[in-house]
Amino acid sequence: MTEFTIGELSKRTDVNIETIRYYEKIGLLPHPPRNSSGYRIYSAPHLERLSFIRRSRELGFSQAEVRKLLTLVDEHQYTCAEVRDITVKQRLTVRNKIKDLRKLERALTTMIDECAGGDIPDCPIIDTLFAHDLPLQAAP
Amino acid sequence: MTEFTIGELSKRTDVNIETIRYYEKIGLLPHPPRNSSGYRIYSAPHLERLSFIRRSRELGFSQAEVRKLLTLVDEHQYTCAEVRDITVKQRLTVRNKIKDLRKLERALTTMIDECAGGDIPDCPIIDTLFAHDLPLQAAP
DNA sequence: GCTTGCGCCTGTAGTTACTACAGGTTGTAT
DNA sequence: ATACAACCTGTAGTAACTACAGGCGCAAGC
Repeated sequence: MTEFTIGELSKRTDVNIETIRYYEKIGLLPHPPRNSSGYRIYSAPHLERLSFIRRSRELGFSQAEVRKLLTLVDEHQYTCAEVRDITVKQRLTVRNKIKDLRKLERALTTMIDECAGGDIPDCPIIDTLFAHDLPLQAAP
Repeated sequence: MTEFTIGELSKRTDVNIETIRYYEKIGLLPHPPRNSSGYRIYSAPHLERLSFIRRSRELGFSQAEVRKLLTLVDEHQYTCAEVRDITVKQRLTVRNKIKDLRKLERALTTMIDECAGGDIPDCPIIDTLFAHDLPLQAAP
C-alpha cells in the first residue's frame, strides 16, 4: 500500500492522530490530499517528513528548531555547517539543563540526608524551605 | 516597615508581580488585606510563605507538590517522614530527567561528530533525522 | 491647579507542545 | 439493518506562568 489514512500514519510513526492534525494546522506537515469523503490520504513523503519531525522532537529540538531544520531541507539550500550549528546549540541547551538538574539533585540529597524521616512533627526539610537561602550551591 | 505593597514583596522575594497575583488566585497565597484604595498590603508572614513557594519551585517541586507541602505546614500535622517522602520522590523525578538528557546528549554528540560541518549542501545529521532509528542508545 | 508618570488594579489572552473531548459523518462487518 | 470503528471539525484543557489592555490613585514638577 503506497497510500494510507491518518490512523495508519499514526501507527507507522508512533505519533498521535491529534498530533498529526495539529502539525498540519501549524504548518509542519503539508495539507495532504483528501478522498471523496474528506479523509486525509497520506503517502511515503508524508511518512518521512513526520518521522523526521518525531525524531527531531525526541532529540529535544524545539518546534521552532524543527521548523528551521525543515525549512533548510525544503529549500535544499542547507549546508552542513548550518545544521551542525543548530545541533551544537541544542547540545548546549541539553548540557545546561543537566547541570541545573545536578545542582537540584545535590540540594535535594542534602535535605534528605539531614532528615531522619521519623514520626516527629518537625522536619529539617521544611526548615530549609523556610530558610533564606537554598542549598543550591553548598558552601565549602 | 512591617507592611508593604506588592511591588516591595516582588523585589524582596524576586518573584514577578503577576506571578504573586497568580499564586493568590490559585490559592497558594492567602488574600492579603487591602488599603483604602484597594492596594494589596503584605507583611512578614506573606513574605515567608512566598519565599517558601519560590524555593520549592526552584527545587523543581511541581505546583501540586508545593501545595501538598504547604497544606502539611498549614495543618501543623506533618511528620518528617511525609515531607521526606515527597522530597525523595522529587529527587527520583530529577534523576530520571538527568538520565534522559544524558541519552539525548550522547545522541547529539554522535551526530555532531559525524558531521564535518563544511560548506557542502549535504549533512549526516539530516540523514540521521531521516533515518529509521535514532541513535538514542548506540549499538555496542 | 494641572499634568506627567509610576505603581497599582482587574480581566483576558498568549506561551509550548500537545491532548482530550463533543458532536457529527463514513466505512466495514455481521 | 445495525453495530461499531475510524474519520471529520472545532473548541477547551494541561503546567505554570507572562504579557498585555484599559483604567484608578498618588506624588512631584511647572
